[in-house]
Amino acid sequence: MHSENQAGRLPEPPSPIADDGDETHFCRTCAFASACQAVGYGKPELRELHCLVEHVGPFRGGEYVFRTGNPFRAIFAVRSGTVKTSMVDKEGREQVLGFYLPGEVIGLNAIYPEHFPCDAIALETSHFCRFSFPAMSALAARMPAVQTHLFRLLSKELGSASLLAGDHSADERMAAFLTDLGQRYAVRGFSGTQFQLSMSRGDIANYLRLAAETVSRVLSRFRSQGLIQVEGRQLEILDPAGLRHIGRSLLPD
Amino acid sequence: MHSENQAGRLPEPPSPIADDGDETHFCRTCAFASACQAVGYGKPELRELHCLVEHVGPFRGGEYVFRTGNPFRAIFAVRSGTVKTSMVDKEGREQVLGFYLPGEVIGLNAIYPEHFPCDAIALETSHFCRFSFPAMSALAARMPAVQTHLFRLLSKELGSASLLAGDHSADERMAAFLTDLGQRYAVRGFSGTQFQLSMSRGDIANYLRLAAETVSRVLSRFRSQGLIQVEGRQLEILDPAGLRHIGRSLLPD
DNA sequence: CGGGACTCTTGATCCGGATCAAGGCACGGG
DNA sequence: CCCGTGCCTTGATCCGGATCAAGAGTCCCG
Repeated sequence: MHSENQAGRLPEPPSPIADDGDETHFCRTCAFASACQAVGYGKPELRELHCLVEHVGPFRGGEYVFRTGNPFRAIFAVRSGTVKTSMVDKEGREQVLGFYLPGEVIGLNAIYPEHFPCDAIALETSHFCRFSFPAMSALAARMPAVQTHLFRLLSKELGSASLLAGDHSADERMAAFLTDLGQRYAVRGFSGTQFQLSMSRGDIANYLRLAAETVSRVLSRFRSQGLIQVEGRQLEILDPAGLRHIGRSLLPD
Repeated sequence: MHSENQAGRLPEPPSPIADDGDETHFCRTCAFASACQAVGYGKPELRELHCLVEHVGPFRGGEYVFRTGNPFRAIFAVRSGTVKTSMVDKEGREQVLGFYLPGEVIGLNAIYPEHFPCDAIALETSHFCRFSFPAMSALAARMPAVQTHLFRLLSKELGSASLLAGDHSADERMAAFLTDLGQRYAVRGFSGTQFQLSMSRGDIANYLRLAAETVSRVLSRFRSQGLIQVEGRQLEILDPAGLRHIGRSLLPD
């Protein structure tokens, strides 16, 4: 993998979105772009980080990236597509834990038990950067910047559970969810106001601890209030400030 | 700190509970006992880990261990007492994030933003081991066992958010909460069936996303069903299996 | 001693969202 | 083409737990 680069110069700092057609460039979408910046572009150490990445995919919608109980060997950065993680409890009910967009990392919660505690399911055709974890943590032991980056990724993930916290109304949850999605798209260079909801209403409902009917109703209400435009899974946020205000108690800042 | 040990031999593997009167022994309650085991008792590297610990306290009930916005410099392992962490949202409402018992670690979620995102408040007189985080991560860069341990602590914390997940009934939440507390006490060598609820009904309610009245009612019902014995904050679990069964959908295994 | 603040418990009422039910639409296969 | 199967939307009803309210016990402080 990336054999061209192992002998030559590393590419320039990548732009936000990787060109799928050119596997030889450093993956710009992957969450380790910031680790690379920390190490410093052009530094020889970057090559080591670069070389332990393996591009995997495509996974079609519905396919498992990993499953509950699989031995933990690697973490995955989403390059394209969307993933949901979910657990199935003893009663057989699914519990959606999160959605992961391009640039985000899945698998971090498997470090400790060394087996994946949840399923990761592609919601649409998706590609990933696979990072062997043993290799990664060996590298982290030699490169403080990589160690720091891993600590930060883990710590950040700890803070992101807040969307489902508290006894909040369906409106607050939904508004916060849409605002959060928009921000996460925006931070990677996508539009933060116009995007595709790649998950079903049922998945959203499950994630937000609501009934699918309630999700549908709230979206309809938001539309009739001029906050959003929805057509199936295509979403446009017409009034970001209004939406943010409704969900303010669940959002940072 | 620990100057006696810096010159002499390290103490034997400590017993589960630190003797508060003897600050010179390695703190057995603190969560890094397992890191010490990983390094290997008696190894000279252990001294380095040992020496970056600072014992702090006592904090009386109601005192802040750290506050939202404080610069992140250290993590804390609870040696004795109990701590709650909570955020205050824009509306001024408190949100309890978790309770931490002896042996558990607080502050990990501050690694990324480098400022504490929440308050940590002692619920009763408490003592802590304070680990300077810069020193700790420098050590981790040289000692893979310490790095691994930190990764595991973080990853474990990621998995522990499950008690508040899902649309579960008040009974399920409460049963799971009590069972979880019992397990966490048991794992540190305390009784897992007889212990003190060091937090108020209001704190439990806030944490479980219930009203305080509901918590009170559920506890009364559990008592009348012979599942538990409660007298104020003193709790005894009379039927661990029954309780576990009620909360099964929220509990691991 | 008494009074105020706080916590806990129990009762009565009310409401948000779950649940049940029905219908529309898009898609794929025979 | 029709039919089956998901997914989504909207309406009607119901219930668990929030909220309001009252009272008891405890502790601290004057």
